[in-house]
Amino acid sequence: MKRITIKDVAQKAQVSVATVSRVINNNYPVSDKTRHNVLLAINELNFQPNGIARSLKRNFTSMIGLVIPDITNPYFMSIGKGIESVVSKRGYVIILCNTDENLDKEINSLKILSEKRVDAIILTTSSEDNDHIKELINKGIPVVLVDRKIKGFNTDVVINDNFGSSYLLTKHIIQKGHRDICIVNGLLNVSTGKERFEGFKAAMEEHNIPIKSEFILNGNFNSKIAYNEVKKLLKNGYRPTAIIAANNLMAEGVMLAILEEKLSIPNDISLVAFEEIRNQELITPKVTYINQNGFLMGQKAGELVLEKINNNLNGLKRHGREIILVPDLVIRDSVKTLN
Amino acid sequence: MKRITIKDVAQKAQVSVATVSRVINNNYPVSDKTRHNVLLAINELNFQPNGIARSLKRNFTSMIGLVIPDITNPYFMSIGKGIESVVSKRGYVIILCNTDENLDKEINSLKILSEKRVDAIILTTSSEDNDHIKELINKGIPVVLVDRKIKGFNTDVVINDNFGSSYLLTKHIIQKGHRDICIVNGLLNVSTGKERFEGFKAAMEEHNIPIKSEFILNGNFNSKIAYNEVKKLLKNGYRPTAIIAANNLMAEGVMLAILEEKLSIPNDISLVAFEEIRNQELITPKVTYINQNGFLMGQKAGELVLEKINNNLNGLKRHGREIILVPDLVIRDSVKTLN
DNA sequence: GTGAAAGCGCTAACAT
DNA sequence: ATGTTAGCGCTTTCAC
Repeated sequence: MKRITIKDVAQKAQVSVATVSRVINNNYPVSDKTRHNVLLAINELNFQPNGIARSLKRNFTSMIGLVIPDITNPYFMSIGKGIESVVSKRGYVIILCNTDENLDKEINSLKILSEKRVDAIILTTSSEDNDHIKELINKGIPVVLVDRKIKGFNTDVVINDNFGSSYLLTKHIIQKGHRDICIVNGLLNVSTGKERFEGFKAAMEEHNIPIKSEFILNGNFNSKIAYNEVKKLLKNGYRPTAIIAANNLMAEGVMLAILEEKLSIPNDISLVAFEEIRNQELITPKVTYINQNGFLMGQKAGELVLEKINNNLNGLKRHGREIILVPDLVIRDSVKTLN
Repeated sequence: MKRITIKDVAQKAQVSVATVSRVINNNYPVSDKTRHNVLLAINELNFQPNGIARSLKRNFTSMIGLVIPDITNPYFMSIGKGIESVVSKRGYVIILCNTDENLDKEINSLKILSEKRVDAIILTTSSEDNDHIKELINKGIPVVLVDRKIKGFNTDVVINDNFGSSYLLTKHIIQKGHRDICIVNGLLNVSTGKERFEGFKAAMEEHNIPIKSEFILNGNFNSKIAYNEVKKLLKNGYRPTAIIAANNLMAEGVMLAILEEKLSIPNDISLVAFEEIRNQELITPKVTYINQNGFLMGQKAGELVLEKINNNLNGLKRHGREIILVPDLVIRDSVKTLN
C-alpha cells in the first residue's frame, strides 16, 4: 500500500522531480506541454503531495491548535466554528484538544501541539498560571488567548468585556429596585469568573448597597454545583429578591433549584444570567441575559491568529493586542420591578 | 527563532545524533553515563523532538481526522469527546473538520486530511454517495463511519439501531392508542433519517394503520424547518394526535410550533423524539425520547479506529465491522393515553 | 555501546 | 524551461 510520490510522477511524466514540484506549486515557469504531461501523470496515478514532507521542508504545517475546556459546550464550540470559518479559507486545519478545565491536561495538550509543530495555538486557559504559556511563546509559537485572559501578561487576546457587562447587568436589576442580590460566581481563578464578580461588586458599591456574604455563592461554572448551592440557600430560609448567575449552565441549575422550591420567577425571585440558557424559547419565563457572541469571538481570534502567523514568518514582533467585544444586555421576562 | 534540533543536543552532549535519538526513543541500549549526559543537554536546551520530521521518517503521524456535520451540536461533540477519551491515551490527536451537512465541504476536508497523512479518519457523512470514501480506502487510509452508515458498502461503522428504536418508539405511541400519527423526518439521504422513517413505517404497517401522506413532514434535521412544517400543518387545520420528531433539534421546533398554536402537549397532541431535547429538566412537559449515547458511540469508534490503525500497520485487512448500539426508550410525560 | 550515513518526500538554490 | 542536488530533522541499518 505504498503511496505515490513525486518521484513516481516524475518518472511517469518523463521529467525531473523539480519540474513536478513546480507544476504542483505553480511557482516557477513550466512549459505548457510539460505541465500538461505532468498533470496527466498526477491524475492517472492519483497523486497527492505528502503534506508531512512539505511541512518539514517549508517549516510550517498549516495546522492551528485549539485548546478549550469543554468541546461539548456549545459556547466554546461556537468559538471554534468562528475560528474555523476564517482560518479554513487560508488552508488551515484545526487540531482540537479538550482539557476539562484541568491544568495538567492543558499543559499536556500544549506540549503535544508544540511537538506537532502547529503554526499557532488558540487557547482558553483554565488557570491563572502562565509559565506554560510563556514557554510556548519563548519557543516562538504564536499564542492567542480567547474568552479568558491572564493578568500581567502580554499576549494577544480576544475577550468579552466581562467587567463592564456584569456591571451593566447588576445595575439593571438595582434600578429595578433590587437590593438583596445574590450572585452565583464561576471559577474565580479565571478571568471571566473574576471580572464578572468585580463588575457586580462595583455596581453594588456605587449604589451603596452592602453585599451580604451569604449571598456570594460559588458555582464553578457548573450547573450541578450552582443548583446545590442555591438549593441550600433557599432551604436555609434565605430569600434574595434577585440572583445573578455568572454563566448559562449555572443559570439553568439555579432556575431548577428555585422552581423546585415552588418559588416563582420573577414573582418571588428574579434571575439574570451571562449567556443565553439552552432552549430559551421553550422555557418560561425567558431569562434576561448578557448575550455573548461566540462565533464572532472565534472569527476575531481567527483573524488575529492569521495575522500573528504572518508576522511570525516575517520575523515581526508585535505588541500583544487585546480585542474586547462588548456583549449586549437582552431584557426578557425574568426580572420583577420592585416598589 | 530557530528551534533546537537533535543536532544541537548531540553537539552539546558530545555524542552523535543517533545516540540522542536512542535516548529519546529509549529503544536501543545506551550506557547510563551517556544517557544522563544527553538527558541533561535535552533539558538545558529545552529540546522537543520535531514531530513532523518523525512522522516523515516513521510514516505515521499520530493524528486522526474527525469529520462531522456540525461541531456546534452537542450530540456530535459528545461523540468527539468519546473518541478523544480513548485515542488520546495512545498519543493521538484529533483534527476536526466541520461540513455543515455539505458534501463539497466533506470532500474537501477528506482531501486535506489525506494530504496531512492522518493515520485514520472518522466520518459522519452527509451523503449516500460513497465514491469519495472509497477513494480514501483505496489510498490505504483506515476509515470508520460513525452515527451514519452508507448502504452496500463495507467499512467499519458504529451506529445506533435506528430502525429498531424508531419501531419501538412508534409502537409505544400506537399502544397508547394513537393512530393519527405525524412524523417529522430528518434528511432522508442519510441513514439515520432513512432508517427512522423505515422503522416508523414498519410499526404502522404491522398494526395496519394507514399513513396519511400529509402527516409525513420533512424537517431536514433542522429546528427551523421542522417548526415551519408543523406550523403549516396545524394552521391548515390538521390535528394529528401524536408527532414523532426524528431528532432533538426538530423536536424543539415542533414543540414551539404546537405551543404557539395554543395547543397543549400531551392533551391535544403527544410528542416523542429521538435524542433528548436540550435543557429537558426545565421544560414542561418532559418529552419521551430515544436516548442515544454519543459518548459511548465515540468510545466505540475510537477503539475501532485504533484497532484498524494497528491492522493497517501490520498489513492486515479485516472485513468491515458494524457495531450497533441499542439506545433505550425513556418514557416521560409527553404522551397521552387515548381511550 | 556508539557513530556514520542513507533516506523518508519534498522544495529551492544553482547550474545549464 | 528544465535538471541536479543539498538539506529540512529525524530514525535505523550497518559497521566498528
